[in-house]
Amino acid sequence: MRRTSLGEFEILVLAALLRCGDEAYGAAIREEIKSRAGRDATVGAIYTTLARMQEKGLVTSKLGPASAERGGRPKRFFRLTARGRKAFDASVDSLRSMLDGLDAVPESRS
Amino acid sequence: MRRTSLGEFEILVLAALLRCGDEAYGAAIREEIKSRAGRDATVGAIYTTLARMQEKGLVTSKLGPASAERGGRPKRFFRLTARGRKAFDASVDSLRSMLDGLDAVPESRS
DNA sequence: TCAAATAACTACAATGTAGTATTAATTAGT
DNA sequence: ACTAATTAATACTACATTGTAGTTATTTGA
Repeated sequence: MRRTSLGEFEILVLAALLRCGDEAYGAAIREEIKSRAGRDATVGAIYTTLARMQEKGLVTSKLGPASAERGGRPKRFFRLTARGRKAFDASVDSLRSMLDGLDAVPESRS
Repeated sequence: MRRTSLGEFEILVLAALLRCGDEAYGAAIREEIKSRAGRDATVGAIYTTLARMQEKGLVTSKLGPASAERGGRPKRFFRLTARGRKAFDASVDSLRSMLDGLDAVPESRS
């Protein structure tokens, strides 16, 4: 069966992916999540999520050029597929319409 | 360890709770999620999530008055606790800042 | 060959979901 | 009025998916 909605962390990772553009590899994504969402995810969590989303066809990846600057495995860059972007938009939309207007409510009622 | 962030469905349920106000019981929450987010969750999913959030102290509940209109068990009404509201706000905030501006991007960049 | 950067793998915990069972009330038949 | 049928709703159980940490492996420059 086709899973329809993304988990919260998946949404975060996908958003970070979009934000990072061409520089979307593990560490960059991690930093983006840290600085934007204030959430300190481990790299492991990110790679695992990315791998699963790749299996589902939501993202693709390719290895970057061999040599970076100073040691290290080549980076693997990720991008959303069309399906990934669609799924992302759909999830975000339903979250948005659910959330819409709610932060304007301090402690009314009761 | 204190779990910090809510799952996506938890966020949806909490938002529905806020929207329903005094009428926040199983079926109403379900409908709210359906009509707002367009997502057809089962009641089971909702109760389970609610029960877990209650264990974590994010919501409380109390049974409603015995007689409704036509048969049936008394409704159980749910509300967010202060902690629940805080957790909700925090999760929504980090989602918002992550998502901010992203839907404005149609298919720029390559 | 050592240290650094990064990716891949493994295992486990938490969350998401469906499906079934139970309970409490109302209605209706006798 | 008693009891069975019906209905609205909650509670429970089991399983699938997602979230996370931790460990290991690979690549490369010094």
